[in-house]
Amino acid sequence: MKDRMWCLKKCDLFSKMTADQIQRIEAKSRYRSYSAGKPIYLPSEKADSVFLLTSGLVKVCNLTPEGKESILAFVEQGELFGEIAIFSGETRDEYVEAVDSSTVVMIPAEEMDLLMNENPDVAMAFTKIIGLRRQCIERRLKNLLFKSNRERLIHLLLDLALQFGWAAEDGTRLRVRLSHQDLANLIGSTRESVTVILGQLKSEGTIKNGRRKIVLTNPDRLARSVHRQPPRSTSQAPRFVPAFATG
Amino acid sequence: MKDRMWCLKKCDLFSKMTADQIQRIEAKSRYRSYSAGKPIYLPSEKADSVFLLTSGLVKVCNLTPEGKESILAFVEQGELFGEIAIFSGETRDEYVEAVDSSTVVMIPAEEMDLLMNENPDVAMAFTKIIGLRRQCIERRLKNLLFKSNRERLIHLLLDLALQFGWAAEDGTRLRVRLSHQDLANLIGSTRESVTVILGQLKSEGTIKNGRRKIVLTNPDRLARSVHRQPPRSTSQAPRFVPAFATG
DNA sequence: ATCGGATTGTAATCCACCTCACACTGGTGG
DNA sequence: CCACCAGTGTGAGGTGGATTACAATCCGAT
Repeated sequence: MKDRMWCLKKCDLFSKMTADQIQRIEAKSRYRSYSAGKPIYLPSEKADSVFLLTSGLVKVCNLTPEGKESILAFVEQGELFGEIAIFSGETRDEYVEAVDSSTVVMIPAEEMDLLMNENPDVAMAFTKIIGLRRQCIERRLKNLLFKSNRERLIHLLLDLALQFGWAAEDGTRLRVRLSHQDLANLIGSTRESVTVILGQLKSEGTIKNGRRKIVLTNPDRLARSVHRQPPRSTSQAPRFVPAFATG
Repeated sequence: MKDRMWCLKKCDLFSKMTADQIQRIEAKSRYRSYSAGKPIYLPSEKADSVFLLTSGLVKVCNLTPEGKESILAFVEQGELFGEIAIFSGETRDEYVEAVDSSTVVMIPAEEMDLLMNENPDVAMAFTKIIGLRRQCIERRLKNLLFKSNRERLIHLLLDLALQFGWAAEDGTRLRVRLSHQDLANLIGSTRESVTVILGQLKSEGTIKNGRRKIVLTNPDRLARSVHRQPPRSTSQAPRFVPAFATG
């Protein structure tokens, strides 16, 4: 619906903090690095930290009892994840895995809580982050219910374009490298079906795709085909550096 | 997973307020009543109020372009809805409809915002409400991806039991009256399929059902059949009355 | 360069579920 | 009390998409 929804990185949590507060957070936090494919946290771990991704890319996933992986979200540089930790006493029920090699800041939940108590702006920003994520999920839910595989995939591509779209000469290019299997895991379908549908879309001229690369050459037509507003022009990806990630 | 998830009504937003604050909110808010079936707000309306349901039952829905209604959530007495209004400038993209005749309090978004700024406890409680709802949606998402109609329906019944379950002699009884069509709208299936599956479950002895009435006679077996923790014992529904809804 | 695994392409088969069509039933309002 | 209609039950097709089974191709690592 609105591009705003995807601009989590604009809701800059840390710009609302005083220098003191940033320093304090910095002192209490721990930096960690993970190489591609490594898990950052696992289900049933205690949720006692909020994570800020300072570089790289991670995915938050869920394993069905039958062993299928459903991807709940991708998280980019500059975004938070694992936010439910501030509701003390929870345990993780999803897992997060580094897609590219990534570095994160682990912020203790108590520290975050403290901060929200003493700084209403931070509390508001935090609430907004959770709320926007919720809207994303709701949107995904309604794009899956009653929809065919084709429609689901098209919606997904448009959503990914909003979040990861990169304006190129030949169209809007996704700056994440996703396999057909990944796409299938996002829409609850199978690798083969995704392959076939992408093939159709390519022959219809709305996308170009190579190995783990996708370019939407005609996002407007794609959007119209699923009764959706054509996307606004996609912006160049701005480099985001959190206030205290300079060390 | 956790029962906590469903206890939105326990996250009592208003118990955290001072008498002054409650009075102020009360002064600025407006009461409204809606008879069953009437819309409370519609898509593309301006989202400038948060709603508190003081009595009745409402559902928040979404219409697909093809005219199918998907139900995002039911909201009970004592719960908030339309909370995204506090993110100023949004418009509704879902609609809410009274299921039973209902009365609501409309709280202006600015007022809510002000309150969050001056009272960290309220801010935290509000964040928690949004966060818990988000967890519900995420849970629903993962219960739909890759699952058969049967599994989806069983998960739904167990979820409904957690939210609306009422301990009776013959099992846990749902205190909401849902048609097969409603159930279908919740899992993205069809009325006929739901009818058939409910028939199976009845003959398997895990449920009893009459016209718009459902009793889970064997929730444990149901849960095990979809690899899910058996539900804790369901409580009697506590009557909830928000602090200032006494007028 | 070469090997091996990850990724993609394609096609045949099968089944769960949607669609359509119709009968039945109970409750609700006149 | 009766008529009407929302809600339910059931079955016969049709089909989208899962499953299964292989090739073909690309990329990265040794």
